[in-house]
Amino acid sequence: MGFRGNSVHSSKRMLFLDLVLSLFRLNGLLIAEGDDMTEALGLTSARWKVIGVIALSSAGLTVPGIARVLGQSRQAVQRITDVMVTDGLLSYQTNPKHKRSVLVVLTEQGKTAYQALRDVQDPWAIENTEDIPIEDLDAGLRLVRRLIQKFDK
Amino acid sequence: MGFRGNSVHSSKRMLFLDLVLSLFRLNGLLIAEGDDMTEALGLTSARWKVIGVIALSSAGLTVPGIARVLGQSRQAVQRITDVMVTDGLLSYQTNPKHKRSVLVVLTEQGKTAYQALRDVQDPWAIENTEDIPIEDLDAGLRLVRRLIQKFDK
DNA sequence: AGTCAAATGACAACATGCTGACATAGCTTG
DNA sequence: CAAGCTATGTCAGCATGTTGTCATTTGACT
Repeated sequence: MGFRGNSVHSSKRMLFLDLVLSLFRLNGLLIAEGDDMTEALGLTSARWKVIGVIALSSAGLTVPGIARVLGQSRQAVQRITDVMVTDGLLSYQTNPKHKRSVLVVLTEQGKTAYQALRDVQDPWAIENTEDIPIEDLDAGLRLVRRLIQKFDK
Repeated sequence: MGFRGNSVHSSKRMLFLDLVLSLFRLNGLLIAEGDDMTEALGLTSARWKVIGVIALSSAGLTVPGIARVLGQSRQAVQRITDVMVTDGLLSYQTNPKHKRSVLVVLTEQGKTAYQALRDVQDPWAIENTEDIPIEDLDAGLRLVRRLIQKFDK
């Protein structure tokens, strides 16, 4: 057996490398989960990430702003939002603070999609954490945040 | 602020969703780290994942076998290994157990690349964990494994 | 032995991410 | 105010991943 299932770590170094590889694997599984879950809504993982960011922002967000929150390139986000505008989920709104950089907002259809997303995401989150103590989740989140800070200069 | 930095979770559900989004972000940062680290070696994240899996396997591995370890599609792995064979890092070897599905092995150049990978990866792992208790890493890995099992049915 | 489902290779289409390059808008600083 | 640095939009090329399809090989079961 290769990387998976190796529970013997001769050092902190090996433990960390095992954690990194496991994180790659979990990342792929989570995206697959998200895609399956939102398939019926006409969404994909890339799209509900964007919808989620916009829905949670009180003020308006520009494309580079969304990219900064997600930690992605502005070009990648721009491509997604352009398609989502075409599909009627988002619309661009004049930005009083910048002549060229418009604000991205949810259309009515986009708000409906967000609600539908919540309707499947919430039960999914509850179901998959019911046997995990909240302290474990909290500790995991703190570790992940610590690593993010380390690599996000 | 948006998803990041939100430390107030009204429920386990919110905590979990925050964790998932943070994992997406960390995943991107780790790939960027790996790419930067191995740039001088002519490797990319996709390539050192493959090299790592092969190097750690005692017996020979087929392309679908590598894909299963990494949790990716066999087609994605096939494309990477084809290029790596062209580049001289890997070679295909007749598989006594299967007429069509060949074994993927490291060439001498591939072994050299793996050693070079270790030479940069090990100090990186040590450096980035020196201020994190081994218990925290272990608990994090156990949580990640638990989630992987949940989604990898 | 014969049949049939699963695994594999090969190819194609597509989604998502990155970087680079260039022009323009906005801001800071002299 | 002018110059210059930074942020943004836009376009292009590329790497990496997914799914779908089809033919062939394996292996299991009757």
